[in-house]
Amino acid sequence: MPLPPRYNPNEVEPRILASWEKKGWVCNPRSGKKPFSIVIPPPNITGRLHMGHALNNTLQDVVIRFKRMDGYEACWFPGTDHAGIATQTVVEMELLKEGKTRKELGREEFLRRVWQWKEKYGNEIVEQLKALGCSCDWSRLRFTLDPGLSRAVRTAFVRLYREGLIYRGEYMINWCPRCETALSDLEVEHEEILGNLYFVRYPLEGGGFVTVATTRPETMLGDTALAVNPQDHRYQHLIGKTALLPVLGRKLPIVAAEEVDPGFGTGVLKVTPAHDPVDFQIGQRLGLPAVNVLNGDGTINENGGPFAGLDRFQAREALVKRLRAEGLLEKIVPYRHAVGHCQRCRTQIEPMISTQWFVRMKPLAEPAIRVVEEGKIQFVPERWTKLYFDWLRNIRDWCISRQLWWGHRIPAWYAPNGEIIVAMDEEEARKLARERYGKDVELRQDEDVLDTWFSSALWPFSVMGWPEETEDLKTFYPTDLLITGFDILFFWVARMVMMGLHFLGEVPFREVLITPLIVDERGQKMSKTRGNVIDPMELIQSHGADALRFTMVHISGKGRAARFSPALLDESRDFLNKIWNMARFILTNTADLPKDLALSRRTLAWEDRWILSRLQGVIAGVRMHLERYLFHLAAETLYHFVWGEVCDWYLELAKVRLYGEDPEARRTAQLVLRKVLVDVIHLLHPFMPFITEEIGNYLGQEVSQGAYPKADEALRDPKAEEILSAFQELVREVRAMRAELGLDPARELDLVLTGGSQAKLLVEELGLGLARLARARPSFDPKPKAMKNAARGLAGDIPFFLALPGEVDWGVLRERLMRNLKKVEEELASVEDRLANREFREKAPEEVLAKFEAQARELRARRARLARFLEE
RNA sequence: GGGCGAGUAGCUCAGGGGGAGAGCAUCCGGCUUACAUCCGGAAGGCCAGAGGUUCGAAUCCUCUCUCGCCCA
Repeated sequence: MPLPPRYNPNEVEPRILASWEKKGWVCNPRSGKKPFSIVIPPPNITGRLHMGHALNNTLQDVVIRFKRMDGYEACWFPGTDHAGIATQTVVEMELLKEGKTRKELGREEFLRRVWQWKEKYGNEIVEQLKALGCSCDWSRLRFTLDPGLSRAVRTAFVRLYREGLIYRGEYMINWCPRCETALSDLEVEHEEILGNLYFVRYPLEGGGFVTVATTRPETMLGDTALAVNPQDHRYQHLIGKTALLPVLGRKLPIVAAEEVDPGFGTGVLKVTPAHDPVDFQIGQRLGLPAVNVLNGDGTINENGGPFAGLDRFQAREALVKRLRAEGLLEKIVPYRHAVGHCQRCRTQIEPMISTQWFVRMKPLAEPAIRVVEEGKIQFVPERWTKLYFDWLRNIRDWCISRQLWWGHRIPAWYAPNGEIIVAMDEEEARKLARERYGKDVELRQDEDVLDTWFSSALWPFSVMGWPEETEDLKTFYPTDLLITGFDILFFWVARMVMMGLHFLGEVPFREVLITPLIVDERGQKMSKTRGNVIDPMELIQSHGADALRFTMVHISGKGRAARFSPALLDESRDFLNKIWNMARFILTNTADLPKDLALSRRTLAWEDRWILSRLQGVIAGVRMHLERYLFHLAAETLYHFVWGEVCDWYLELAKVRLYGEDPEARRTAQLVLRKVLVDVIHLLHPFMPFITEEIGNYLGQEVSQGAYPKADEALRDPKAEEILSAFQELVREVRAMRAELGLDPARELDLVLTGGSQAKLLVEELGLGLARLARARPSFDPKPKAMKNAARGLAGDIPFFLALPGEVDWGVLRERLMRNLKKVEEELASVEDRLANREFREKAPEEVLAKFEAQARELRARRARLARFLEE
């Protein structure tokens, strides 16, 4: 069995991956097992795997593998998202290289190109997920523009429309002049920028002027009124008067409106109903006309008079210049304020009046709030609940139409008279038109597509085949868990809840685990512009997927931000190597062990009882942490157990019998070693599936299909844990003593234990282990004469002599004893202080009191012994 | 302006009412037949600050400071 001494993931992982690929992870909704399901947050087809995906999908896979091993029909539904704007932009950029635009190509040809692109690159991220080890049911891979999912989208749209929850209308929306599309409120990100506040004089009819402050002077071309706060006595006299719009000379009534903040600027607001949400509201209420001054590409339209054709920012310059020339510019003050930017392309967005499709949110939000209030959906960590509520309680209608070509085309047709017919398809639309008009009429389908998030909102059931009543839906809906980042809590999570409740009458998932955001080692977000992006695929190349996964789990416990640096992977790699070598040792030393030989409790040594007992504790702990989604604690528990207990102590102790003379003892050690190895690789499998599967192969086991270990209470052994803990303390004390004295670590020294029955047991039953780990020849003597040339020590409550060769530095030993004594005295003082406190004695729980009393006794005994050593 | 999170060893963090922990880095000693990606040992902290609750606070509460994020 030629196992290499170093673990090489590059050799192992592709091989294991290929074996999984053959098998697939195909779920059976009729298996009769208890179902457990997760839907993947569908990655964008334009994207490559990033650190966020790595974290997120690692955690999903940990849960799925754990549940699968624990006897559930665990199904992880994978898929990708068509990502309207992002994909369209990517393909447009490609066309640009050929000197073409999408408009030149025409809609049909352009879409053909996008599909071509999707076929070529759209599955790259799926391959990357596989490389990460994700055990999704790949036979159920879906894409949001698949025929089935498109049908789900149309079904949802038609139903919502017929229920009055989708409407079309002219309202204020966010417009991205670069993408040339409307955006929802969520797709606008507010960023502080240093701009200016321009103070502009508006002449009054009949003489004089009033000064207005604005950050966007070019929008004044669309002003249709001025407004002041009705409470603002400075301007009472102006209400009802008329001002004149500079340059264009439009008459502007001066009105009163509560919305005006008297503290901002001069307290006079220019009202531009077509280009500001507040102004729109005022305009609606007071019946003011709305004058749109912008084209879709951000240039000024014909309503802008002399500025028509200029870009919005050029127009600003030109207008300011003109105002200054006319003496209407009072001053310009630098002003820091938040400006909306397109989430996709960072372009400043323009608020604009436009005819778009909207979803009425209030009626959908209410049930979504209720299910969380009732605990039918729980957020982990729980604090995210508040944010979810805040957003849903202040929700506004959702603009869902996008002026794009790539996406689900809105299933609405217009009759020649402009009437809207919403239908599943053109055929149905014709039928409805015929019914309505009594004859065939020419129908024109809406040009726009739906917001990508509209289809994402249906994801948990559209992947399962909705609106068909499928087996999958019956078995796997609602899903059990959603794992995602907080950045899409509103975009996606909340909307899935609304849609799930509306269309299926049930929550889409029972728990939502919110993961932290991965940031770089300095705590900064990873972004292309910062240049601090780390490619997880490179990490998989250099350290293996298992190492990446273990590191992801390790940092997953953070709240909002998890710092990552590639150096963290070294720790995981070292751990993998440690596991590998533990397995290598056990495999080579159990090669002659019959496969099905069972462990007999009778022959177990103390160290066997100890490690088996500890193993049960670890199993229980890991299970508990997994159930609570405290992955990092589960990982830490295993790390400490494998390295700090199995490798550092048990393997070393087992060598005594492995290399010893007694065949039965050797056999027992082998059996325990194998059991520990088998359980450990199963426990670790969800975290590091490749290496554990590989080790399992050597054992003739398929770990990924195995059962997750369950704690066996019969193997719990407090006595053995106590004995081994005394053993460890003794070994550590002897080692420390030798190290401080600078003694040759290889040299065997006589070690005489004194004291009671525990010391006797250590020598008689663990003597060979002591000899090996402490490099000593141990003996027991309850009443030893003081030894010459021997150092006295105390390990726990076991006093011992360590015989020393030749000249040693007695000063060092004395110093060591004094240091120990001082530490004991300090501890004792603090314990005694506490015990002397009457209130403590009265109020502290009994077991705490007893614990401290026992501690005080022990410390006093140690103090006495150490003091005596010093005298001798 | 409102809200959330973080502040613990030089660094990255775990812990979350009853003896301050890990990994890395540092220092000392070791190629001991699984592993030098290793083994043994050591040093290192008024747990951000101030109040409060409690017999007892790194841990709970209040305030302050610093950093980060979200919303308006």
